[in-house]
Amino acid sequence: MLDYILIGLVLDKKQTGYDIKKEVENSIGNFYKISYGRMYPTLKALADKGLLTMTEQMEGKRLKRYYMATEKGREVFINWLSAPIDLKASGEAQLAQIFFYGELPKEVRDIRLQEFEIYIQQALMQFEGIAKALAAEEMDEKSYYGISTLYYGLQNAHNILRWIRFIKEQKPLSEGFIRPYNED
Amino acid sequence: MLDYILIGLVLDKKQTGYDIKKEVENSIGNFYKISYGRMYPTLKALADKGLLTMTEQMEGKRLKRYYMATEKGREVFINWLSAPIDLKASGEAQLAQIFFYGELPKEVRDIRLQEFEIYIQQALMQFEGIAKALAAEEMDEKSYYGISTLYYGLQNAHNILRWIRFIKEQKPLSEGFIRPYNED
DNA sequence: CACCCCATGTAATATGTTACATGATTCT
DNA sequence: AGAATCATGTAACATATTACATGGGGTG
Repeated sequence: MLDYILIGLVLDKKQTGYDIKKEVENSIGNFYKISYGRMYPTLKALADKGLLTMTEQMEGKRLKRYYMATEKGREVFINWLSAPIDLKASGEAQLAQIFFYGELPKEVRDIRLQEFEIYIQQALMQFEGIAKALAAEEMDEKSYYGISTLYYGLQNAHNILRWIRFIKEQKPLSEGFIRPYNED
Repeated sequence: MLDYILIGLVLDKKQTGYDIKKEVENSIGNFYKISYGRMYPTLKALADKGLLTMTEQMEGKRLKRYYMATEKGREVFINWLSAPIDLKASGEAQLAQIFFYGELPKEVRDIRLQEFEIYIQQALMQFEGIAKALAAEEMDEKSYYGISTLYYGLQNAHNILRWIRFIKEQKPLSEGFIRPYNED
């Protein structure tokens, strides 16, 4: 997965490892973390495989290595991105994929988002079934917190479903989502 | 982390690896996955360290190994659970910890949940700042999805904040959370 | 001139998945 | 009788973190 994310971040602009890490931190970083220890070797490996180009440049006395996707790299990336979202992956990995959906042709994107919506709907119904069953039972203090995480999951599924329906239509994000802090 | 989760699941009852995996799947499994490949060796290692007891039992022709926490194991577990929630960890890891909060004395629990609430509040405000800044800019189709994940993060922070405030008070879960499917 | 950010990376460690291997028991 | 589930685990692979190591450049 890191491979694809790295390629995705240098599709149209060459960047150094350091640049990439910075970009990750204030964009996809909310649900995908990157460490130098893995990023640098991976960038090198991707260049060796011919998926990225690497150009070295001295700036002052400082060596910078710029990476950018090759045609082959772009192909591999789009191939990965076009595949159905891995429904068994963590929610964070799924979001990391959707992060790049702007690169996908609308036809493919619509299909994938539709599939994903259906999957979330099913997950939500399962949560609701479990929650209803649990609501009937009595609960001691010890099990309260364990069960509360299930309710979090239920709410979260609602949340994702609302979100996915929203972005399927490409509705203006600032209208549907931003809410003043006071409300909560 | 797996160490602690395994101990936490055999605090009061002896269970086999298979039992544990089952229990994980329909409780904490929503945000913490477990695989046999790591669970069995880890259980053995924990028994070697004296944190779990292991008792073998033949049931018919089938050998079962039951694991249960020792006093030392319980101590190590509670120690871990009492520590502040790792604010740099993934949301899933954080939830996995709160899952066990019923085992914590109320005083410690209240402090940890309070710390966590403040942290989420801050994260939420950051999200809102970024979202407001972005709302002003114009956006092309390519960047729409990347930015949409940020709005998901914003909504999610709202969601967690509501949840954490709710469970801090130990309000009845079925009242605050369950909603009929149709609403969405 | 001290401190923080820029910039590259390696080595040791850790964590975890997937496929494979084996066999018993229960359900249909 | 065959399939699903119970039950244990190993080996190969994959993924990722943390600490360490090095040094340039800009700001207070």
